[in-house]
Parts: sequence; structure tokens; C-alpha cells
Amino acid sequence: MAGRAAVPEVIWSRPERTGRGPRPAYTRADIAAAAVRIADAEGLDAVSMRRVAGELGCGTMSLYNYVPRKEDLYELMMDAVSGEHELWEPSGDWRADMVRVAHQTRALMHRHTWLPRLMSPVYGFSPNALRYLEHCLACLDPFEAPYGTKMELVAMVNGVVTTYVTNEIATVERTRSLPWSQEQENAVRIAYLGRQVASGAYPRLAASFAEDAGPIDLEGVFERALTRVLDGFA
Amino acid sequence: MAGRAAVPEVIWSRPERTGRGPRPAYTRADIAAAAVRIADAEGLDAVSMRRVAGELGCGTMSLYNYVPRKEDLYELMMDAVSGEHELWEPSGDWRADMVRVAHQTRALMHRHTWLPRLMSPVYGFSPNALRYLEHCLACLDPFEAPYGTKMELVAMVNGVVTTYVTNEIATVERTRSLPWSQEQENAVRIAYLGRQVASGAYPRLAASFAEDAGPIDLEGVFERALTRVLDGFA
DNA sequence: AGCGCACTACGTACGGTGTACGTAACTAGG
DNA sequence: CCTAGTTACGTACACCGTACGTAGTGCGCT
Repeated sequence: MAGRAAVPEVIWSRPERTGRGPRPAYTRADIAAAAVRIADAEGLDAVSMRRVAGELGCGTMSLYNYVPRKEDLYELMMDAVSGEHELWEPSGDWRADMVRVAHQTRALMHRHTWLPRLMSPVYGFSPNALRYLEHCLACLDPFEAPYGTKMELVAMVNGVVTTYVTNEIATVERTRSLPWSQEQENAVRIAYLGRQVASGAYPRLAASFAEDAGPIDLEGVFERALTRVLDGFA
Repeated sequence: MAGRAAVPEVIWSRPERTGRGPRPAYTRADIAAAAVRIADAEGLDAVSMRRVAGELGCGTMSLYNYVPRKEDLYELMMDAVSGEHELWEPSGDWRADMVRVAHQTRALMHRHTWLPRLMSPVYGFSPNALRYLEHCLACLDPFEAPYGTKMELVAMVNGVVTTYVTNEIATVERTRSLPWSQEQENAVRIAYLGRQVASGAYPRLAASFAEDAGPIDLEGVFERALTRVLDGFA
């Protein structure tokens, strides 16, 4: 019957400070920063309530005063990194602006490789996420279309960036805490793949392997994907 | 010093049956089917080694004879559902074929809502995934382009499908084990969002909300996104 | 035929997780 | 000033993945 809510609540609708009782020792920003620091350094799986509390220097259960569920900790993290988006005065060329947005998002994801894993429409409502979305819409002012279409465009660009960065950093996170290196694991997979392809059961796949000898240009692939999407809208 | 490998290994490179010792009580297909059944019914988080072993009717640790790590259990699951892809004789119209592929994948993901969360290039090498990829390449035979481009197209289509289905089923999985319903949680989020937008800090977002009164047509959004991507390539 | 060994089966145990709950200290509003 | 609501946090529970040891089984080889 006391304090703990039985009904779902968005963390952003709770006031950070109520005025009654002792002054909280940490701000939401402190907590988010600690969690982000851990995730950046040791991977998302290292972010546990105990670990974050330890980083802050408080008891584990004290965290639950600030963050009712772990989900909400993730939400704080997402909002914190959303705040890293640099917002500029729209140039008037919406295409160029969207490319710039995409590149920035990609850089952000490379800086915080756990971000794609957390990327979900659920987190799209945090204060900084809203500011980001509003900025995208501002960039799209010169693009004559209903807002519905603009929203689709933003979602599409974000989706493409997420997809590609996920591929780029695929096994980095996965193998972080494993006893073998990413290179070893990759080598094993490639070796197996080579054996399968060599079996002759997948002729086109084999041809594809035989074709491109050169190292794939990740940057180029990303750029092309982006361009194609924008072409699809324009 | 015995049996357990110290070096990473792809589960598919281990023979399912070695011939020595007692006949294994279960096949990989049995195990995968059990795990998929659990994930379909109770969500991916309900898939634990203990739970799957229970479903099969064996001791927990016996599972580790078949599946060295939980990751490999996921790999079995991914391969099992990849096998649900219906493969047809390419029609000669690669665009139509790719649309059909995309729709099938989307249906697959709606049938197994945990699939997008597991979607990763790492699982792209399982037997059934290779068959699927080969089929896509076969559909793209009439598309005159280097295999590198075809691969990019397949990746792009898969990415778009994954992104959109993820959005479609966003909170379904998340709220499955929570004490409140998805509708409740959504209502709370929408209410908060409404309050924020009404604050006037996000004029374009507000305009966007005011604009589309009608219910958004998910099917249509998906269709358009797909068309735009294919347009980008053609 | 029969021996040996690789394999299956599985109980126990360890270190981790999220978090419910109870208690003590504190402080601002009435 | 008093008291109600907050903060702080230790303990405890149920669950997780899985290392390890032991017993039993049946194929392959001699």
C-alpha cells in the first residue's frame, strides 16, 4: 500500500525530486553516466544493478529509489546518449541534412556499441529522443510531404543505420566475455562456411565467394544503402 | 582433459551422432522444436536450459551433451525456423520474387516474435539459412549485377523486414511477463507523450500528431518501405 | 568374444542475476 | 514540533548459465 507503484509508469513522468525526505545523493544524469561508462568499457551485459550501484558507491537496493526497474535504467542510458546528438540549424537541403544525421547516428553507435541492441521504438519517447526527432522534422521542413511520410523516412533512416552498424560490430560484443577472441571465432565460422560452400550444394553462393576477392568497403556499403533509401523517397 | 572443446566450434561442424556410446535420446530437431515451442508460447526469456530440458523430459545437464553453450541453442532455433521458409521456382521477375520473400519473412517473424531479437549475421551460416540465401540469389539471377550488390540487396531487404516487424511487435514481448498488460503500458506512454507534445516544446511533432487522425496502416507502411528499397536498387 | 573407451546421463554446486521486503535514519510540510 | 513520506541498504529468494564428477552404456577393435 505504500510508495511502490502497482501501475506502470514512465520514468520521465516521475519527478526527480519530490521535496520530502532527505536530499537524493545522485541525479539521474549521474546514474545514466555510470551505466553508460560501464557499458562502453565492458559491454552491456556488465551493466547490472549491483555493478552500477558499486560504480556510484551506494548499496544495490538504493538504486531502486531512482530506477524502479532495470528497464528504466536502460531508458536512462538511451536518453543520455541521445543527448550526444549534435543539433544544427537546418541547411535547407533536407537530403544533405538526413545524410548528416545518419552519419552522426552511426558514429554514436560506434562510440556506444551496445546502442543497437537497445534500439527499440519503446525508448523513442525520452526527452532527448524527442528533441532529436523534432530536429529531424525540422531538417525535413523543405521536404514537401505529409508528416506521416516524414516520420516513415526518419524511421527508415534510423532502421538502416541500426541494421548496418549491427552488422559492422556483430561479434564484437558477443565475444567480449568469451575465452576466445573474436578473430578466432570468426575464423572458425569462415572455415566452416568455406567447407559448406565447397560442397557444391550452393552454386551461387560459391560464385559469390569466388567473385569478390577484395576486402569489402563497409563505409561504401553504408553510403550506398543510405543513398538508395533517400532515392526511394525523393 | 577430455571431451569439452577449449577452442570455439560451430555446432554444425560437430556430427550429430558419433557412433560410439549409447544412442542419443533426442535429435537436434527435437531440441530445437522444444525451444521454439517455449519461445512461441512464453517468450524468449522463458527459454532456459532448465526449461528446455524439462520440456524434453531430461536432466538439465544432459542438454549440454547436445548443445555446448546456450548460444548454440539459439543457433538451433534460428536454423529450425529458417527451415520454415518456403522455397519456390524463381519466376523470372526478381522484384516480385523479392517482395514475396519479404512477405514470407515478415509472416515468419509474426509467427515467431522472438526472431527479430535473435536476428544477427552470426546465425546466417546455418544449413537452412544457407539454403534460404541460395534461394534468394537464385531469385536474383535475372537481376544483372555483381554478386556483391545482390548480397547487399538481400541484406537490405532482410534489414528492412526486421526493422519493421520489430516496430510492429515492439512491446508484445517486453510486457509478456510483466504484471500489467501491453495496452496499459502503451496507454501510459501515449499519455506521457501527449503531455510532452502539448507543452509546446516540439511544434513539428505536435503538428504531426494533429495531422494523422486515422489509424496508421502498418501493412501499407511496410509495403511502401519495401518498394522504396527495391526502387533504390533498380 | 570380449575388452576398453568414448559417449550419454545427470546430480551437485558456484557465482551471478533482478528484485521483494523490512528496518533505520532523515527532513520538509502542516 | 510532530509526523508522514523519502532515502538508504542489508537480507533473502528464485532463477539463471554452466563447471565438474560419477555412473552406466554400447560401439569398434583386437
